[in-house]
Amino acid sequence: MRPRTSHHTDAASPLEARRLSLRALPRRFYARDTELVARDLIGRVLECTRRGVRVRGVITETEAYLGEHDPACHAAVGRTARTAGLYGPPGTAYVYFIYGMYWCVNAVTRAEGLPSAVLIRGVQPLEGLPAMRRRRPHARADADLANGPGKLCLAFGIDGPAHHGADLVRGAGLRILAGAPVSDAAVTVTPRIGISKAKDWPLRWVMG
DNA sequence: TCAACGATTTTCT
DNA sequence: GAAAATCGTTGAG
Repeated sequence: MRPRTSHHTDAASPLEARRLSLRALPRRFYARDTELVARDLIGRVLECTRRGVRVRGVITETEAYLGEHDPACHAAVGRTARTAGLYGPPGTAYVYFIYGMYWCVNAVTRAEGLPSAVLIRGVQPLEGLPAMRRRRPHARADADLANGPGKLCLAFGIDGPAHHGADLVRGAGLRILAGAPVSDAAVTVTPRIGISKAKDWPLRWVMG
C-alpha cells in the first residue's frame, strides 16, 4: 500500500512536509521597502528552469541593499553599466559576477529608478536535487548544495547572460513562488556578511 | 593603461 | 584559520 502523499519527490528535508504555494509572488510584493521584502522572502520558493530541468528550493537567507546611500550597495557608485539593473522594475533579477568566478542573484525592490535589491544568500533544496548535485560536485551533503550566494547560483544554473534582468513574476526561467511565510520567531536578524562598509547594519535575515 | 578590490568558495595548514 | 583561485568594475594616472 502506497502512502497517501504518493507523488514522488526527491526532496530530502523536513521542509517538504510544509504546504507550499506554487503561485509566483506578485509585482506588488517587491514594490515595498527593501527590508520588508528581504524579511518576507524567507520561506518563499526560488525556482529555475533551464533546458527542461526544473530546480526548486526554500529561501533561508537574505540581505537587503538599500540604494545609493547604502555604502555596501553596488548603487553607491551611482548608475553605471554594471549597476543599471538595480534601477530596473521591482520583481526583476539583478545578477552580478564576483571574485572572478561566482554569480550572485538579487530580487530588485521598490520602484523603477530606485536602485535597491535583496541578495538571496541561501536556499534549502526542495526539488531537482540530482541536477543540483551534478552542478555542485564538491558538495558533501545536500544541505550544502545551495547554502551560499555563489553556491545557489551554481546549483540552480543561474548566471548573468541567462538571468540578469529576468522577470521573477511572469518569466518562464527564474521565478519566486509564494511558498509559505515564516513566523518572526523562526527568523533571526544579523549584520550583513562579507562586506567592509556599513558592516554593522542589521540587514541580514536567516531562517532558524 | 593599470592596479586594487570585491555582496565567495574551496582547499590546505 | 589562512590563502588561493580568478576577472569585471572602478577610479586614478
